[in-house]
Amino acid sequence: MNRPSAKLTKQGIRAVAARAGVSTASVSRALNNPDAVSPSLRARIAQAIEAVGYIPHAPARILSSRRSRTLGAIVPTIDNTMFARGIASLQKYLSSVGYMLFLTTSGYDLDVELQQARNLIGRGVDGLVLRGDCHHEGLRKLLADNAVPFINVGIYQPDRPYPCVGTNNEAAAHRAAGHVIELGHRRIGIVSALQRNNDRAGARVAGFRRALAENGLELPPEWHVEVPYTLDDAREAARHLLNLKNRPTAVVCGNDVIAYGVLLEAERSGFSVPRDLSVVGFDDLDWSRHLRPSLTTIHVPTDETWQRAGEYLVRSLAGEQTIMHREIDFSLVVRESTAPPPAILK
Amino acid sequence: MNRPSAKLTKQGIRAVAARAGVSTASVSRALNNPDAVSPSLRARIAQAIEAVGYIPHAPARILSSRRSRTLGAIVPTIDNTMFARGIASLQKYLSSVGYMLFLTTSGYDLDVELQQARNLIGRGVDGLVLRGDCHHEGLRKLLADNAVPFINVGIYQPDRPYPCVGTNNEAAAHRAAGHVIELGHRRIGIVSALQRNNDRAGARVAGFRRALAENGLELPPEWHVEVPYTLDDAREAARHLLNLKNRPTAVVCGNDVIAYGVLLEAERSGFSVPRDLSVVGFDDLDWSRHLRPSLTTIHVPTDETWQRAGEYLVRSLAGEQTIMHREIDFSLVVRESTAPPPAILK
DNA sequence: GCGCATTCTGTAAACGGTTACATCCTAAGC
DNA sequence: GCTTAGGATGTAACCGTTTACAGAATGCGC
Repeated sequence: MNRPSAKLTKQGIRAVAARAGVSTASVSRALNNPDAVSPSLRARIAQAIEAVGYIPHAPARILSSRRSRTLGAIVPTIDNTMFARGIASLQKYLSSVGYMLFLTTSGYDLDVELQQARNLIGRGVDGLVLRGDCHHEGLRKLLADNAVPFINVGIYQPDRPYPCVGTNNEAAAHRAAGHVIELGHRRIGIVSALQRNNDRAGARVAGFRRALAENGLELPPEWHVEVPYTLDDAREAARHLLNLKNRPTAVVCGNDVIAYGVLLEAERSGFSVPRDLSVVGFDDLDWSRHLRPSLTTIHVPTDETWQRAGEYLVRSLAGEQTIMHREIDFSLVVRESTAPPPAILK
Repeated sequence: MNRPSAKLTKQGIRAVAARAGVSTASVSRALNNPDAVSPSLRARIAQAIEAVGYIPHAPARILSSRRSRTLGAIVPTIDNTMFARGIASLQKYLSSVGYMLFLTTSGYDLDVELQQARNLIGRGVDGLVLRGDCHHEGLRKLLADNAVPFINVGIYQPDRPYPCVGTNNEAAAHRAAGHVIELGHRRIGIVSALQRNNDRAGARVAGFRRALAENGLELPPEWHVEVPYTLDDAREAARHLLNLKNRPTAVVCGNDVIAYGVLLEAERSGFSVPRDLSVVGFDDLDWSRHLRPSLTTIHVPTDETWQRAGEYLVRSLAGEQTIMHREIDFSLVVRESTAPPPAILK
């Protein structure tokens, strides 16, 4: 490291300063707070920056200023349209306000999530975007100890003392189940996503169960299946339900991918949707309206949700007061995959 | 946090050193090169780290060591299954070797890509993963000036003096077209992705055209449609082709999403696939085998491709000699969506 | 022409690590 | 027993910025 003081100002802000004949402080000011330097200097500095091809060194900047204008996000997986869209939306918003995003994935593993959080904090992020409120017990302490603001996204829990933004999954699932109940169904099954480490999936199951209970309907254990996030698993679950002697006339699904699997399997098994079976999805992915039959589902404004999450943190960091719990409205989109049950089974 | 007894050692590595009664150098060594310190010291330091809740400050580390163990990646969009999977694979590999990934998106805009590259370089990334070889003319100079190694992923160009890893898109498209030609089709259309700023799409069109030319087949301009990456656009393109008085008997698509749109529209318009129309996709997404009819397509090993890209950079950075141009094999997967043309049109 | 309030700039001390080099210790070689 | 090689540890200079603080320049009223 010890270098004989041969040639100073080799690169960086000092090279720019030397070239423009000013101090490093002025260059820094011209960059971070242009109004603080005279127009003439600003021009000279801008030209020097151009000439030298200067790129500010973010780590040095972060080290010195203790702010990174970077947010971290930890999602279970990027290979899921809902998260991919959400991240894209968040990233777009952040770059529009001069922030960057550091993205990591946890694979639905709470220990990994905690480790990633530590990682991101060490990276100097100004705030953290988390998926849901199902975290490692040490995570909140970690965030508090390091004074890192955060927000839970994709859920709505107004009773918690920390921020969140998202739709009320319980209410949405309740609405989805209510839809088929209103159509006259009494025998309703559910194919949910894995509830383990996924409070979103859990809330949906809860809302579904509440709707059934409120209408005095039973849910035999064999009518509730949990599956991972693949078409194959969803099809297998559908096969299970359709082969039951005592099969449901409607199936509410934990998300659209699962619903798609159920549609495919129903068709393959010779059942006609919605004549023999009604299917409801959840998320309203792009292609859900293109399916045949098109899918009745719950529309969730993903883009808005994630952008709001970014807004919350950016505003908080700017010292503004903002809404801590923001609910994003869902809506039921009725399409072709649901209809009244066959009269004979009513 | 700590007492107002404003002395030294407020936090960071100095606090750990003080607590363990050693120098900061030893703590740093214990962290970066454990073998260099005695086991007893190592244990004392580990305990102190735990007690203080120390998290190494990455920016300071990067600043000081001039290495970040972080790679940057710039993709057009994250909201595309192929990229999402690739990024996930890359990220998984990198974390397995102690690296992190800084991900940004360019939205198919070369200027934005250049800006993102500048951004990432300023961030201190050790290397850069880029999509394809269609970049801003200033990008390579930027990378060279800053001595940042990079690799183009998703294409195969052994004649270039810089590294790449991917499938030969031209050859793959040639194979796809060859398949329907072998089936007896003579009237073949193509629905490609937008070629602008997308050399992958361009190479596929080129391979398709070569196959036609080699077989003495014509490609009327109206049989070649370019569409953005949405189902709606693909359906519209299909509508266009199917409504032609002089319509093709087979359609080769730039990717599976487009093929899916074509299938949907064909069905909606009363054409039966593959009886009236053969359809070939490209990418072999998860659900392509589930479609009805299941989709004949080109299988591309995305996961392997992106992992190899990471391997190349990590190895290069470690000083190892590695293969500069790596070809990833594609394969034609024949399913239900292709068949010989109707006899009458042969 | 002078004092004073305002800008505008420059100086230099952090920020939290790494690492070249110096120093200290221990144990083996003679 | 004395040297010395070599490993373990400490010291302190640096990495490239930001930002108090101080100093210089400018404009203004009198």
